[in-house]
Amino acid sequence: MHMKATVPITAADLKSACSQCNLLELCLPFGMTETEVNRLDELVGTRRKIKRQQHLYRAGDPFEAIYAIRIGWFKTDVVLEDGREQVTGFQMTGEMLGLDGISTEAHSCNAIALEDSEVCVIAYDKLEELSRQIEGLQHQFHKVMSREIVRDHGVMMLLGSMRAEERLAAFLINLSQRFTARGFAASEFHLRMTRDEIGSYLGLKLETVSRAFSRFQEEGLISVQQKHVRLLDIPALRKIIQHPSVMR
Amino acid sequence: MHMKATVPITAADLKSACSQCNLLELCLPFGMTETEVNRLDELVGTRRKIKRQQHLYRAGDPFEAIYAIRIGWFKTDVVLEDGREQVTGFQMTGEMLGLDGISTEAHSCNAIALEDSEVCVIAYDKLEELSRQIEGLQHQFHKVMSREIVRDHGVMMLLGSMRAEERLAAFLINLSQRFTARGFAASEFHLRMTRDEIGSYLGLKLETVSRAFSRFQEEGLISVQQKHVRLLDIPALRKIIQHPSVMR
DNA sequence: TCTTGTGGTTGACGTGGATCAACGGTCTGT
DNA sequence: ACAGACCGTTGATCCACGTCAACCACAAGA
Repeated sequence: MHMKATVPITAADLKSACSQCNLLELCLPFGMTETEVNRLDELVGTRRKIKRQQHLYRAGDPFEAIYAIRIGWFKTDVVLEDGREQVTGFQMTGEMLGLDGISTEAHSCNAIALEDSEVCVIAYDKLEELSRQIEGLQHQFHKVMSREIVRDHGVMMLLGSMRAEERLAAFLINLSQRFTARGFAASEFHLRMTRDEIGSYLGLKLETVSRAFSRFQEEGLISVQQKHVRLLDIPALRKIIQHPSVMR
Repeated sequence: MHMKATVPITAADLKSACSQCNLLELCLPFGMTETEVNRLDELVGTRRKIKRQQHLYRAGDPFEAIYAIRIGWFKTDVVLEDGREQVTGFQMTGEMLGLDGISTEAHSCNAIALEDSEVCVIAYDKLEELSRQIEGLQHQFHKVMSREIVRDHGVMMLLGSMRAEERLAAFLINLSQRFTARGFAASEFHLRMTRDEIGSYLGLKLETVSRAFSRFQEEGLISVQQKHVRLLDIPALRKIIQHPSVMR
């Protein structure tokens, strides 16, 4: 009954999508009653599988739906006319994609799968309709958008005011927290993105990212082997963030 | 009948706040019918005057309302424990403040008036209630939040991938567009913020901002005199943004 | 098994913007 | 109208990170 990438799954597969999903606490249904969650199921009409390196949507695509990641990892990026790319975020299970599209009715960035992934497709007009009826859904949706704004401000702080090693430390701590929230190991994980993509996100070149990784390893803060990372001294990493090693 | 800073105006002053306001097209009521806008007036319970350098809210303050700027300018910033400040935005007439507070029910940044200003206070619970009843309000509110997310991504691009002069050019072009949208002169305006604040926003030191201004002036792209700026060659400024002067 | 390509590491060197410092101009409040 | 603090400009120097380049590790496919 399962099928190829990006092809919708049949209705049968979807019965009670949200109500059966173990992501409840991270995703849209958070804070809603059981009966409300059951109504939410009408919302999630289809799922989509996206293969590694494929686009979920592209900048300029008409906006119709937002997406909740069920399985996998994505990056979002914006590209300047001259080809410069800026990764604006890495999204994992339970996180939302596509909110950028609401403002102009077209997506303003690209969303690309970092590994084979699966998303819930949430038709936007239906979401608005349903959130006029379900207070909890409305509120949770607003929270999700607001959280994205707060996250973005954190990235600005990172890009505008932090040094290379502080940025990388902040990045690793952030990943660790998000894994923890999902019940995964806090201090050992596989990166799904390349050094180049990390660099783009952090406003650094890949060589600088690589050197920062090596430095952290020399100092015993982490161990790295390609994409496999183990955080050995999380308190020390936290200290790096709030503690300008040099100057102000 | 007028009073001191931050003291609410009496109900009498407010009659038909939104419906009388000439900011309609930029603010929340955009796209709503006349009768709907009249209902919006219940929403804007009070206005608040904020004197230059005063806080509209601080990081950590409980979140109760969002604010629409009627008159004036604000900056928002986040501050690290060690004192480093990152300006996350400059907001002008018709723009919304406080959206960051929804996610955690507390504000996550500071909002500070750059000049004597006045805002409409929009109680957030009422806004949610009313936007469950008025489709156009709901949609416009979502657009405003989404627009903020898109803007933030633009700032990330700026901070992560652009050089000092590109950043400043982008900043000036952006201001120019926002003035234009409000019916002000596109190419001549007063900056409400200091070089230091511009630098914080752009991830640069004030000296670098000052030098970039001087360079633009030498090249005949602008004329600057303290806070007074005139854009003499907007196409050239645009070119700087998309045109890495050196390398990729 | 070998081959090819992509991704990661490390070193040597260059540079854009930060830092430090001095000074001049201009608002702000009294 | 004045004093003082704040703000902006400019020059000299420094350094964190970018650039260029060589090489290595690993994964995927033949």
